Amino acid sequence: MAKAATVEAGTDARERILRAALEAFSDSGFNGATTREIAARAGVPLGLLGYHFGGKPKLWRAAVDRAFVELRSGLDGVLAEARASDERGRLRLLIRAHVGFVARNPEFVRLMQEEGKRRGPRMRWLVDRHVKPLYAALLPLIERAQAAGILPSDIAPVHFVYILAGSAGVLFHQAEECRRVAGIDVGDPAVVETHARAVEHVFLGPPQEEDS
Amino acid sequence: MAKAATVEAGTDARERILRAALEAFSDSGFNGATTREIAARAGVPLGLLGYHFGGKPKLWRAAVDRAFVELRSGLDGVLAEARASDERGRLRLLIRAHVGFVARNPEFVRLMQEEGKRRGPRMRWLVDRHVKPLYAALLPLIERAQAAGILPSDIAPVHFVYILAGSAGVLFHQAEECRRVAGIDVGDPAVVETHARAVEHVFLGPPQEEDS
DNA sequence: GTCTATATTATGATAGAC
DNA sequence: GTCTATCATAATATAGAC
Repeated sequence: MAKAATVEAGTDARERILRAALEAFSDSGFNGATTREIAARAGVPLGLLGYHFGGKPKLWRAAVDRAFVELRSGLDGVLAEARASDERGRLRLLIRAHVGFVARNPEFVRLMQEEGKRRGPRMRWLVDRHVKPLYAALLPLIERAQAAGILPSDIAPVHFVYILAGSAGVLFHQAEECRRVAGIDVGDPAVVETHARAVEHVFLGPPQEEDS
Repeated sequence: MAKAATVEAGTDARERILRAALEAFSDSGFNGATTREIAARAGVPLGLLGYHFGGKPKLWRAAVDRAFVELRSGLDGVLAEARASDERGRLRLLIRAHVGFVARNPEFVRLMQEEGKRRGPRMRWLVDRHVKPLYAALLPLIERAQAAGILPSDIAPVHFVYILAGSAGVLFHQAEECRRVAGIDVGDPAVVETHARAVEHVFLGPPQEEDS
């Protein structure tokens, strides 16, 4: 038997480093996270980071690439499923899928918000490689919802993309603040479900008879 | 004449340091921002930071206190003005005021999101000193909108607080990403106005006859 | 109150043993 | 591929001149 039949074994050092790096970078940003902390979280010596990734910026890019794999596969599933629905159902599916994703992956939201706020090489790399394709996949959904009269047509779609991202993401991004200020645990599946309903309500209004 | 009739002269070193600190901390987070960079932006030598504020954490708290002064005075104005409206008008006023504030003060949003995502002494200080009172002032507005049937009553108000914060804030938080991905400048007053209308639409539905 | 100079620690990177 | 030891740099904080 060859040494590895699967690329994503998940227990070797390289994988552990990538996971630890995603956590650290999303917690503290690129500058705030230290390579020592990442190595400690991954349970490997500091030197291994240089061996496997060749430097902090390359490690950051590898961690981001890894984070986008799940997002894109999930989104492609939603877009495929959405073909069977009407415009209203499509938007519902997108909202529920997005709230679910950010609830399961708050580190992803934190990393995106961390890098999207500042000009620089990491932001350019992230936008050109990952955000633009994502945005291009989302636009038709918004535009068709506008054409169907669900969203106003005189407002550029980009506003609704950011409103959706913010509505769904900030609660989970600010999980710790929310726990302290309002006493709720956003990791609780019931809270996730309620948040999905709340976001649905603001985008689609009160549930209608036809809604499942 | 005494040396200063006003506490907030705005041109002395202390004030410049506070402004530079707010920018640096919101750009890069507490760890990412360096005292050297803050001193350089303020045009003062590094040693002055220690003299005036006695350390990085105290400088951070002073900068945050300063940032909240404008927010609270603005909010108090909105709450006073809102007494003259019906529930729908109150929510409209709150939405427009909030979108306007975050558009003018993206550093404020960045700082809040930076510190709200992580447990720690700064988060605790920020929540107990500033966020809890703000949240307490906002809650009655949400609850009255629920009682009036504008928002659903079976969803905890905290969800709508975070949906409002996210809807309004993320576009301006992610200003640079948005410019690169969609080519729009969120500093443009027309874009701010459009975003306010978009957030209004998702919260209140299509404009009604009585809306100004 | 302002500024220079420096002590101390933390960080990213890497050489070299195993 | 893994780990230890170390170097060079950059950070916070502070002592002390003006």
